[in-house]
Amino acid sequence: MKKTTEEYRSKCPLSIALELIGDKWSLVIVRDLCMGKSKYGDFQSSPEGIPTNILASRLRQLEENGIVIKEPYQDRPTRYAYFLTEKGADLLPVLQQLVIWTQKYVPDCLTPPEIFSQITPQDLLRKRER
Amino acid sequence: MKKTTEEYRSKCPLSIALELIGDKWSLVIVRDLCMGKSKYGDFQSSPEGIPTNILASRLRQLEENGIVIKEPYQDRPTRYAYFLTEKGADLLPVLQQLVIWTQKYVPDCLTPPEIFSQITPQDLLRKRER
DNA sequence: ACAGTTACTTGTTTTTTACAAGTGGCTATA
DNA sequence: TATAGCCACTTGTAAAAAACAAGTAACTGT
Repeated sequence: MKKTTEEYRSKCPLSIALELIGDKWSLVIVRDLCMGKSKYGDFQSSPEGIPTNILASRLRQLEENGIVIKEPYQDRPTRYAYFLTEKGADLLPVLQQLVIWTQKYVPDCLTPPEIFSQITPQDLLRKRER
Repeated sequence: MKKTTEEYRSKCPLSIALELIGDKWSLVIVRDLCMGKSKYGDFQSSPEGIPTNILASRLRQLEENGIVIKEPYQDRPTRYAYFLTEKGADLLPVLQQLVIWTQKYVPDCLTPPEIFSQITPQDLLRKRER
């Protein structure tokens, strides 16, 4: 993936963020990871119905960008579980603000579990360690 | 544009937010509006170089979604200036969190003017009234 | 041996984005 | 009064990305 600021459209931090995670699916996957999902099938079964090839390609990109890491959870065949890195967990405040905004302006959308608005990026990483 | 939650992929507030503003350009335009830009040419001259047809179509969408309003600033020919609504101004915290994230993880990106991190959505609307 | 599960990949169509060029309504200059 | 220029777009087309459908590999369990 992108490495130096030279390769971005501009050096504006907002614009760079959008090039990294500003598509329709990346943050949906990050949301699922925040909620403790970790396997391919978990992401696929989310209500939004992400196409399987898009899911595979986003997981690859997120890994390349250091937002997730994958770790084998079984052999024969080797299968990987995905987790947020610190960089990925630090996207939580972005998600939380997006949720606050939608709740304020889109009537009839769901309220996420209370824990979601209370948790911090550090909590996500600590949960991982146990 | 979309009106009821029926039409979204899911009722998850995060997913809905991404359907409304989760593309590569909408938040770049919102950023410019936060910085006081208001005319078509202002947006076009931003360093990211948004294609002109995309700009026109995004302004239309943002208006349909109640994030911006346009007001004529001259006659013969009638020309419109664009401004954030309350709904649009309330995206500021999202932008601010995205900026914090990028600053932390992408070396060498720019630091926005100090005012950007200190301002509130209310400030943006008050500025508009004067 | 055969059905089922999981995590993908491959091929094709549809949609979105990008790039280049053109248009309409005016103003200012020669 | 031609003509050049500016501004805010629109139109046409090519390239890229997303969506959809199907298939594959490596197992497990019956």
